[in-house]
Amino acid sequence: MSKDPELVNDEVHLTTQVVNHIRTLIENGSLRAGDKIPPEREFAKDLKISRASLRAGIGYLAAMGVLNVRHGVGTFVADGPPVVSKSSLSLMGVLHGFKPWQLFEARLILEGSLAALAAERGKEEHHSALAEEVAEMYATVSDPHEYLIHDVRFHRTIAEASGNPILASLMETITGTLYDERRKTVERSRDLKQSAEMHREIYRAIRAKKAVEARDAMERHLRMAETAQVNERAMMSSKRAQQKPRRSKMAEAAKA
Amino acid sequence: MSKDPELVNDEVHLTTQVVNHIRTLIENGSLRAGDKIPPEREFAKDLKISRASLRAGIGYLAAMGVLNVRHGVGTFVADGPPVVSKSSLSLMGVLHGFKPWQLFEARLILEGSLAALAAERGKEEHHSALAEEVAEMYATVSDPHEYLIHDVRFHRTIAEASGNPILASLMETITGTLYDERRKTVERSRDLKQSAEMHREIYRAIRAKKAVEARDAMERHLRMAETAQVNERAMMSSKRAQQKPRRSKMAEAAKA
DNA sequence: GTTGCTCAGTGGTCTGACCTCACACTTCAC
DNA sequence: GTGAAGTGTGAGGTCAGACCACTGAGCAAC
Repeated sequence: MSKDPELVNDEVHLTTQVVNHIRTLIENGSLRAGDKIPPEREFAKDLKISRASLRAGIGYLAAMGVLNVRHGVGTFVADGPPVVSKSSLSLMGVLHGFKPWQLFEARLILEGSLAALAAERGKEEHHSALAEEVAEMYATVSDPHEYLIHDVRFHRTIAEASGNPILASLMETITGTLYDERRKTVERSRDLKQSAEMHREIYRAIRAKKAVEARDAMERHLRMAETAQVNERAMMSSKRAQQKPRRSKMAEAAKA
Repeated sequence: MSKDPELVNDEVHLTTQVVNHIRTLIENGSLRAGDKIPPEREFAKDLKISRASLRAGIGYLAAMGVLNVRHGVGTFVADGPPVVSKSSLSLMGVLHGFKPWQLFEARLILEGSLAALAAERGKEEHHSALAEEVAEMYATVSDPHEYLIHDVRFHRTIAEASGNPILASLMETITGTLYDERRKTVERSRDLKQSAEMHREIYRAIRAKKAVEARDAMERHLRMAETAQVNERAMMSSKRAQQKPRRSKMAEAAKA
């Protein structure tokens, strides 16, 4: 009990101060989603700090997904669906040895609950949006790439309909990790017809406000999706040879 | 077809290169949890980039919670329980207007599932660890601060027993957001006896490998905890006057 | 043995220059 | 007129080197 310097975590780093400053600007409404923040040079001058320190703070917020930096254009407050740092999970994954099945299990639990909540709270607008996406899925069963887009939108709409943006954002984090890989293997997808069928079941359960059924349907769908993706991955890895060489400024970095 | 650089999202930013480089070092085992990375000056020289750029990459990874930077000491690969960027959620919160009840709902769903999984998969070691914490809780019902420590450890042990570190990390993210506030209001806690009682029920259900009961007990517990915390918060806000003045380098920043 | 100082190592900040990119505007050929 | 090529401007990205601030350990005085 001799030391307890954690209680008063005063803003020691300038980085932290920048973060909190911008956070405050967002809290009091000075900055809203989509807004552009001042140019770095100017902003740094206003804040009476160096551009380097400001950039550290911006970098932090960008890593968190709160800011969106576009080279040559400007830095913007993130809009769109809330995502808790997209690549965060994959980084954590390599560090703690996450297994793919754990990813799927997490998704199963989250989306299952999301579907149940959506069934309880979904409004008309959500129902029609879901119906729209289901229709699009049926219409694109022969175009895997296009299908995937509507697939993602369907799930995202359910997340929105759940009325809990926090859970939605967690789901976005999980699925985002799976998405990159999926985009590469989607070419080999089959049974999209069956997939569309299952989405329709989910939709019907949600529209009927039957939470339990919605959860069950979602879980059935995801279990099948898992199997499918594992198969796709297996097919992929059986023929991979060329690795496009990339000339990176630090290509020959030592192996420590 | 003059340009097609989109397919291979080459590492355009040096920051990204640094991140991927370190990521690779972790993947191939050159760096493990707890390890210290080379000093910035040296590392930057090895990578043939400026220290500023290296720092940008390190900053990103630190924001992600993958690296742990300690002024005057060094930069280390994070160990301890996996956490997806602690402050991320609170940042997202102010941006998208997260409500407290949504936080509790997310926690309810996550921890409920976690408890169910723990009941299915928990090993002897977890059972004994849980028993230990429950005993400590009973022993510290009159010391809120100490009690809170064991409370947190109890939930963390369940998360570990669930066998799914991804879900555990999501839970850690959620509870971490609630924790800061809790630490301030915990003084006013009461009914710790009852709380300990509920933890014991959860423990018994997990030990008996009864998933459904474990989930129910956990949900009951969290619902009560929510009510309690809301009350504590109400008592808190009724008397707050002094706001420790903080001399910040950018204290007088304009309100834009 | 304890206390206090110094010092080396390491991250934190600053400065100001230059590079690269995206976009809008201008110019010119057709 | 209209489209394409060139150019200017403003924004973020990188660099170099200096100096500041913190930590921990070793040394010295007590």
